[in-house]
Amino acid sequence: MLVNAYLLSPRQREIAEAALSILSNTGVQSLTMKMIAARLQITDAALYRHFQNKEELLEGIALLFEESSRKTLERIAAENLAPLERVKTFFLDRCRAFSRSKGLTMVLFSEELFKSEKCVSRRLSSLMVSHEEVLSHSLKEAQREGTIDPAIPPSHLFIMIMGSLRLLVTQWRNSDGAFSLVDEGERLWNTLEERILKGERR
Amino acid sequence: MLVNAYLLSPRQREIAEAALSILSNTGVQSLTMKMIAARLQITDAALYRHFQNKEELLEGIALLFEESSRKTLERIAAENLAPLERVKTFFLDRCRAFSRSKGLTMVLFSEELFKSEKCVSRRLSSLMVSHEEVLSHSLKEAQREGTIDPAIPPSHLFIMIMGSLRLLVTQWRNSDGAFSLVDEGERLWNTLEERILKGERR
DNA sequence: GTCTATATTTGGATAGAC
DNA sequence: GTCTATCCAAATATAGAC
Repeated sequence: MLVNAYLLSPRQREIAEAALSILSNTGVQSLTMKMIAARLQITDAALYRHFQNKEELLEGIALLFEESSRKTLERIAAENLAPLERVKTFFLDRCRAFSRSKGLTMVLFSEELFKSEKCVSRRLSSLMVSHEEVLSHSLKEAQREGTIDPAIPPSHLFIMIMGSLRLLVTQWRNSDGAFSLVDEGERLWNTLEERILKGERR
Repeated sequence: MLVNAYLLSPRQREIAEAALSILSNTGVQSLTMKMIAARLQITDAALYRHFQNKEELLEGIALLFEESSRKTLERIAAENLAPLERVKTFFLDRCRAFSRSKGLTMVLFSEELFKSEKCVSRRLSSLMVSHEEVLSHSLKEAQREGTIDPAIPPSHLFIMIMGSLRLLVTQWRNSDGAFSLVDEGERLWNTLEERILKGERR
């Protein structure tokens, strides 16, 4: 069992990234050991020198995802922003990360898909829970400050914000990248923040 | 190629429902012809009397989903409600339908999963588009009426409402039904409507 | 670390009897 | 409409040479 992304050897990382690129280009159904190997122009047997089995390789993908969101969270923690700014930064950073790697968005919606691989799904859902904890903390702070109406249940705030982000990403993916996720993400955030969270009217 | 749910023979419907129950209980990875047959206590070979191949059977599942949402939309059209009430009815009705059949929620998030089966995915995404059209129509009407702030882009309204619904459903599914989807759905709608859509403050 | 070769399993699908 | 038997293809995984 792998522990965290830093424990991926350089070659393991290359393999996980190859797998991620397959995930984004041709979808889960073609995420086979043979396809992953082919992308790196080696044989499937060679992969077993780097990962004990397929499940561990998938765990490698999950680690890349984890790493990407952890970097965002660390950046936020380092910047000493106002509570609502922290949420905004997370929101927009996730748009940028997904925009860079469509494969990452696939992971986001693959909790179910990786259901058979217990290690992977446990890792992903605990990551989602930790996102919720971090964001909820900032949201509650913003409510105490009065930046957000304190009467809105924090769990609803989280659902509205992250639910919107996820559906936007879904639309972006389904449209085959027909619009800029980053630009639309900014517009959506502005709607959420200016019109909704602060409850302002024109 | 099947056309609509009414064209499912009684036996076809039984099979599609068996498949749906597998989808909700053990996930996509076990959605095999042999498993579906086993659930009905027949052999996999027998399934081919009812569906030409697996893809057509999956289409049968998509038809059940389509039927369920079409019923909701018809009910709404028949009831002659105010625009925002139509959206609310759709929102809550979907909660009820998903609550009744966890398998249906699996389909909702399986666009990607059924990607390989072109017939199924085309059917599902066109259904999503038609939902968006119907809801957007009502939302715009509500904005003209002034029930919803007309300055909010309709596409953002759709994303916020349906994104919230989808994430709530995801949380419900991930929690293994730890809360009542219908009750939480009502609370979430109230937040969306009273505090957000109408932009009211205490 | 990668290869070739191969074992093993599993899933989709067909043929033909009943 | 279901069964048994069987086929075929594909995927995971291992053994052992280089």
